[in-house]
Amino acid sequence: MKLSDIIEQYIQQVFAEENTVELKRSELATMFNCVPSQINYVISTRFIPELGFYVESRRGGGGYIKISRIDLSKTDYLYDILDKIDDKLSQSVVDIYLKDFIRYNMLDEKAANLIRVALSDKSLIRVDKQKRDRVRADIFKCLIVNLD
Amino acid sequence: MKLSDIIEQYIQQVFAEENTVELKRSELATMFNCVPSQINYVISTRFIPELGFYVESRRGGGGYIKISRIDLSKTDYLYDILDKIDDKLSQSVVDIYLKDFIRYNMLDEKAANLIRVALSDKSLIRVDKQKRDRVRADIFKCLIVNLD
DNA sequence: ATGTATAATGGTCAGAGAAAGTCAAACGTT
DNA sequence: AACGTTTGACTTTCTCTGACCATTATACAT
Repeated sequence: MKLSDIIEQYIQQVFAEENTVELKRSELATMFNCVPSQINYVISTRFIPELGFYVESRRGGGGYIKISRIDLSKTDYLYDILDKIDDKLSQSVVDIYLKDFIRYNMLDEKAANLIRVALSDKSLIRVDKQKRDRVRADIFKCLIVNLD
Repeated sequence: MKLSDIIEQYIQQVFAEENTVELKRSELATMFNCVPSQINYVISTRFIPELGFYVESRRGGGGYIKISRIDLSKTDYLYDILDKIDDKLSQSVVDIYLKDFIRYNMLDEKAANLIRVALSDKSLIRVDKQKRDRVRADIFKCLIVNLD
């Protein structure tokens, strides 16, 4: 498993117990034996505002990074996502969304997998490459509205 | 025996034990002492959707190629369908298939609905109209081999 | 108290690294 | 000659690193 995945897992695990995660960047970096900026990478690719996470931090002595999550109803959460996806969506971001949907029981593995497949580059192979992320976004938005 | 055949055999052998094969392209290439793109050749000529295989992959650090296979009990039926759908697929024909899938318990209503939405004209609004049935066919084929 | 240096954090971004994909040319077989 | 196979140069995507920057707290001098 990739380092980023391991770090993500660790943070998610804390989230499972607490409603907010406060961490020290340099400590985490030491813990996972990587450079501090790796932590930023993990956060910026996985704990994204599109999923309702927001991140605060403070530098200097006693600095920290705090990740919290807006507790939205399912409907609001989906609306929020609809709002934030503009008109392009990559395959890897779809994966991130789906993982989240599963975590919050909005989808089962099977359904998530169907969506993943439908939105894969494989499926969309005949759509012009420049248009693909746009079509993906369209399909995804349609699907979101129909989740229930 | 040709190299491609040997590599195919190797992958098939893993399939005999597992239901899905996850491999590292460069590792395999080293293992069989060939260039990495040879692996792509083997996959693209032998593990094709028409034969009931589905391939996903990821680039970058920790990348992989994952090949999965459709459920054997449904192979004949699905193979038939794959065969019949050649290049184009309309929304209404999708509906007919989906109804069948539900009748044969290959899908529940919820999943069928997801597929219906994903393949609707609304989702595919930005795909050129002349191309739409073709893209729909592509997506549907990918989905079919992932029913399980 | 007030201002200033220093230490302790975290942020950013470009580039290196680690895979996999593509495509056309060369090579072999039939 | 036609077809299938093998190869390698070039591309794309994702991850990881490090040098340099910005901010905050604290200690120290006045």
